[in-house]
Amino acid sequence: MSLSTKYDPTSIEDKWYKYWMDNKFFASKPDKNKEPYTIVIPPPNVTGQLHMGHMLNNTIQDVLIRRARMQGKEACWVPGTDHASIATEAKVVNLLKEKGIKKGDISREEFMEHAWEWKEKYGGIILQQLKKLGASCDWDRERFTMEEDLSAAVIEVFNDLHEKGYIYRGIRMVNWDPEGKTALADDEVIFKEVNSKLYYIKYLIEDSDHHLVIATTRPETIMADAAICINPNDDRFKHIKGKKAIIPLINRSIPIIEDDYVDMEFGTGCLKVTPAHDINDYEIGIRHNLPSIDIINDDGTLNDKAEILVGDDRFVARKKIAKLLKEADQLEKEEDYTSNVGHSERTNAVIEPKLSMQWFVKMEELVKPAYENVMNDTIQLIPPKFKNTYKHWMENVRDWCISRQLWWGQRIPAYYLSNGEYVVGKTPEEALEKAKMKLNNNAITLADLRQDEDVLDTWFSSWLWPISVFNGFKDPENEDFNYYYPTNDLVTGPDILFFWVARMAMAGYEFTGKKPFNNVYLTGIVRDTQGRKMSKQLGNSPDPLDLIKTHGADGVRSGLLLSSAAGNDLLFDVKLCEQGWNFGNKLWNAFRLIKGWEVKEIDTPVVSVKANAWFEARFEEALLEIENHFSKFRISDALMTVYKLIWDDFCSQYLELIKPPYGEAIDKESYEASIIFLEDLLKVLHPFMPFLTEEIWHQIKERDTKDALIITHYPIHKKFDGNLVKDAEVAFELITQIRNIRASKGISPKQGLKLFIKTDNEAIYQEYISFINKMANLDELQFTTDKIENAISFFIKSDECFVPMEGSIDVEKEKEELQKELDYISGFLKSVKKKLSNDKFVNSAPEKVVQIEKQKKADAEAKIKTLEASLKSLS
RNA sequence: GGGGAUAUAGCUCAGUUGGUUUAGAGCACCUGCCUUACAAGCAGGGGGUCGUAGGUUCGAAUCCUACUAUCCCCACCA
Repeated sequence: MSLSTKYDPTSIEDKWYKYWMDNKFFASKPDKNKEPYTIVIPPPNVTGQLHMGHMLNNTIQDVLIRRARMQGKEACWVPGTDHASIATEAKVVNLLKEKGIKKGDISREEFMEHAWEWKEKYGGIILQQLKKLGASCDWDRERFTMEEDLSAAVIEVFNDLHEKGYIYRGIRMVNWDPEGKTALADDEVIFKEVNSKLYYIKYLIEDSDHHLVIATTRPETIMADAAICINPNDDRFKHIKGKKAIIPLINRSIPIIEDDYVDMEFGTGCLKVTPAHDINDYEIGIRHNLPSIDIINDDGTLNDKAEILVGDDRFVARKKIAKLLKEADQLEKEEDYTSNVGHSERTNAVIEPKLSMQWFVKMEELVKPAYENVMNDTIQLIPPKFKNTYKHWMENVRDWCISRQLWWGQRIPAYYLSNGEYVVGKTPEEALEKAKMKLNNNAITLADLRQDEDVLDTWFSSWLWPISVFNGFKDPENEDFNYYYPTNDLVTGPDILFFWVARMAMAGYEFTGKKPFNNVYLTGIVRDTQGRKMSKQLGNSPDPLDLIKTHGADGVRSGLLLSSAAGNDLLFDVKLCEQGWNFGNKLWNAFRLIKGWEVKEIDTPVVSVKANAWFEARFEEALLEIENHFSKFRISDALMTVYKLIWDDFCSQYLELIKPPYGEAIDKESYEASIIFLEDLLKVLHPFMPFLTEEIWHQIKERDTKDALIITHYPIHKKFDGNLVKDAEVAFELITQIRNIRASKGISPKQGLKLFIKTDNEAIYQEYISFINKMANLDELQFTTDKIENAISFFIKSDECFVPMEGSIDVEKEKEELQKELDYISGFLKSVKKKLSNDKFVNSAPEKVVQIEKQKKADAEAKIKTLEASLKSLS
């Protein structure tokens, strides 16, 4: 059989994914004899296209789930998508616009039909893309946050919280889009730098000739002023405290109040307070019990409460007011000013802060267990630095505004009655019963109830995700829920630590009495090589599917993992994917080498016997290291350990050691050992590079359909001889030194060399003499008690080694190198001596540390002695 | 403005409760090799005093303080 020297991922990846799917290797069902291992996917938005963040995040999840599966756990990774109210509604509105349909012209029902149609058509794209990455989700368990059962859970939770008194209605300032005539979520508001003017307006102080000057960017709102505010510590305004001021043009009297909010440095140090049209002013208004005078209509024109300029648009009014003030000599000056102004993402209209009635969840009680159990590590955040961030947020949590003025989402199950009161029910029918009781009127019908127009915040469904995907609300006693919940690990970005993770913790404790997950692994944010966040606008995000096409899913997966420590942002470089591919190719070629060997039942060479024993121990050592990395969620380090194990230990050392001379056959024992080692390596690599490893697994030999690497048992750690590995290090170092001599002296690897070692510990070299002979191509290795003349020398620890040179050696160059080493070791000795001559050190440092220093001193002195002798013999 | 971090080799990062050489890895770089698995490879090599300034300590990359720079989250300037 001839195999290509270049590994081609495209030809095998689809094949193996199909094979895994066809054999249902991803599927999971409760099995009492096995330990469950569960991950729920952070559901991507149905509007989403796979981006680098998803790639990273899902690669990590897949590594964890594949490893757990191979460890014999009942691994279950639940996939799904999020309905994403705002983003999806915007997409649908745009699509309709292209068709010439305005949202305002169709009914809610019609809109929802279009929206569902859109969801059915595009909503699954992102999950299809995940399959290309190799994600081994249990696709039979796919859920959607707005599907029937999950929506029912949302409604049930709303009812439950309402009954507990955690849900209330309240006034809140929303971002109003006067053009779209709708409220916008914060993330739909785009702040832009705008050139505007700062108007300095004179307000007369009541019963005096003096006036105050107030700087504002919005003179058209003076008619809505409820107070003038100064900083209580501002001595400049001592004389007007407690007095009143007169609003120009309309001559209404307002109080002068004091509040810390006012920045004495800004403008004139006086602030006009307009509670109805500014969020900060609104809060000041609450603190000081001020009225909210709303002078702006939904369409941005002034209403009759403004008294003047009624009907004018706010921007027209701004200009007119400025003119009127100037004419009345109440405008001191105008200044050019740039400020950040919020614009609607959809219509680009300038946002008008507007008061409106919204639904809230009281957070005080919900937060408690979610807070405590993260602080005491019952739920572990990885890396732990996020505990600080979490703590701060939880301690300052504000009530959660859960209503959104949208159509796409779960409609709030509150129903208004004719008298203005409302009832909450799981169904309209249930609401009707409550309404009848409330009104004490059995005659009313469903037609008398008017359901709230708003839908719930998307997070109000996603916070239930770990529970609702297992139908924990529908049937808390069901087998799946009992078996899989609480889930094990959650992998997500730190940007949604509060929006999502914290709220899931709250929901978990509130509705199940249990935590929703044990560990939360917070990945970093994927940035470009210049450290910029990847974004559509910058166009600096590579298309993940293109990357997979060019570098293979395995290459991209390992590329991402190689660059990411948990919680640290990672600067993504395509080169890492190349490195990932290179690594795959290296393994592929190692496999080709083994596969190509002719095997004979001949005696196993001494070097191979030793090499087999050595690699077995080395593998165990690395496996231990890998386990350790995994236990700390150091995925990147775990992969690097596998990488070095395969590339350095297996390929560069082991295979070179057992490789038969050109044209000769390999002994059966070593061949079989190499196959076993290769299989073990495939197992530990599989979670990272599933496709290539599965391919090689099946090429090693004919296998039964059910004998798939994906479900093969992960190696279990065995005891091993650590000295075997440690002593071999000495041999490998010696080999490197001899190769170094060859390189620096231009001696061909084919030319045999002699080596003399001056040592007290012959055994350690004797042990690995076969390694040294083969890898360094020695003709002869001898031990000596004397210096060897006309030789190049080097040190292994404090043992001096000599390689005799034919002809004369460059004495000056040798001297130079010896001197260099002598200088270094002398400097080192000096620092050690300094430590040891310090009584305080000797007295207060632990005995062990002092012993180590003494040993260092002895070694250094011995080495200096031989170095000096060598120098002397050269001169 | 409030909060949270980070700063170690050209780049990306390790360095686990302060003490095993005068700090490690991967990549990049330099030199030599088309050596019979792999030139997307092999062998060898150079490179940092750990952001700056103080402090604690017998001992600091590691702990403390200040400063500087960068990043993230939240709130957004009349």
